[in-house]
Amino acid sequence: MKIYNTLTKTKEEFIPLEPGKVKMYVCGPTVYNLIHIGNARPMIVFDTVRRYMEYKGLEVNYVSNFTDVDDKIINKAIEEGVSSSEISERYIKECLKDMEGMNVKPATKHPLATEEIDGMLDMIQDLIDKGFAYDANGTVYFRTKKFEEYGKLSKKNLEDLQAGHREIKVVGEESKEDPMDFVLWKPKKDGEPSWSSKWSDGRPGWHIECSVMAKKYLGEEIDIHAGGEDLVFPHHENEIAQSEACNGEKFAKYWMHNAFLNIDNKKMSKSLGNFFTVRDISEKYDLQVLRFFMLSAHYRSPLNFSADLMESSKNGLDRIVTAMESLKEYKAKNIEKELSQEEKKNLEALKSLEEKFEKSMEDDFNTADAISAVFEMVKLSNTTVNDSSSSLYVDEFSKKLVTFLDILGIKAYRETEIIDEDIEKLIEERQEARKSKNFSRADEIRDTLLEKGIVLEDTREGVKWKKM
RNA sequence: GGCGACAUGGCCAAGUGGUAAGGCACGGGUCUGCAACACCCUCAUCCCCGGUUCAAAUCCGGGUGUCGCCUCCA
Repeated sequence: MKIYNTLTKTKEEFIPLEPGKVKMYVCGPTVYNLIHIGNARPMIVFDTVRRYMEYKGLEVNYVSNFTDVDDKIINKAIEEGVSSSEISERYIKECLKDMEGMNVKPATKHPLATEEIDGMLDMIQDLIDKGFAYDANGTVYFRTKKFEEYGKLSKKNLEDLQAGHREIKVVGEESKEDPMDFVLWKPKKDGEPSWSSKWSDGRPGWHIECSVMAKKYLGEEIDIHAGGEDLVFPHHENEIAQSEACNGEKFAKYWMHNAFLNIDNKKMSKSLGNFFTVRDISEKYDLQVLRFFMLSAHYRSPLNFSADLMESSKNGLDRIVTAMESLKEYKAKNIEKELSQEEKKNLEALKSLEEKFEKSMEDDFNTADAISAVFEMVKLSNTTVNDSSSSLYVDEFSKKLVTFLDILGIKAYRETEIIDEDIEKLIEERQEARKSKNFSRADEIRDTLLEKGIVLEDTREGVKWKKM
């Protein structure tokens, strides 16, 4: 299994620190609003990484935090006149709901920043003791220059950063020893949530959270640390500085970063008005479609989002699900007999598609390629499985497809919904009408059902229906 | 100003030295009362210029273009 490591900028063979086990930390969202589709990309991508590893028999300890103390949360709370915790609790709940829709497995542990303050105080103190941090009137800063390897992840050096055009110094931070130093602890302002510490009543900086939570739930050295590419600098760079300075050990062995999701080739932003929440999408599509769409490109390539592309993904996914549904029907026929010569030959072909799937996933989780293998399996199934196929043959296809779709986190069946009696009656009436060649009545009924979002298909096995 | 990524058919997207996967859409056909579904067929020489090589979309150099990071951000 190969993973592209941002740290070395190469694909490396994945070797877990402890054989058979994976310690993985994925930076989670700040919960100040419904998550947007950009947040959804790392969730889907790294959930797929986890699923594949589990399929390969690895035990994955998957930790993903919720940042529940932050300026944005505080602002939102002020705006609504409620407490910060009310905001964060609300959006954590909503986020979990969206994750379920996208079929993202809950992490082994979802730590909350506000519940880990003690650990942060300890780490900050430790950094001060070791000379990597200093207290300046209640604000504690990390002494960036002291950590010699600073910049090793983002391939930046302090000179370049300071020589840059941008003004790094921010008003009110004159007490810093160096403009590149970053905050570990800051004093509270009026009305902000705070915790007492020996430096000031205040709250932690953003970066320290992840260092602490990763350490507590996974250990000082972890296998994989993942997140969006925008987190490389400064967030992950700072995490490395904190953790390695404090622990004296290498922090994460592999750093994985997903590329951004764009809207019409532009970065999604509220000001451009091209901002979609996962909830928005769920109103129009099953979130499985969103998941399928996200996996249709490699996670390290920028992905463009548009209504047309969602339609296209919906159609593609539909084809897969339709094939699964018909396999289910053939399976029900349960024809007990030996595999025919031809079936054996086709199963060989299936086997090589299985290999193609795995080979793609082994190569830095190339889901786009893996999906192409799934489509080829679908084609093979559609063209060779029929009424007289042996159940052994049908089972093999169905088992394999379910397995691979599960790795991708795609549910391989259509939600069966209870059809109400009126509709059933209409379908029967239409069948009668067709029999007596009263096609205009038949079409009328079909149109009526279509208006209700029900599509009819006349197959040799009888009438099938599905929701749009 | 510094650092970096990308450029493949109408759209999306794999492929990174051996002669272009897959999906969607379009068109033609089989099936069907019609439609839908399913199936079959058709559809590209890989941004431009130069170089290396028996051989390049794939490596090197130079252009052009798009995007990202350097600031809260998935």
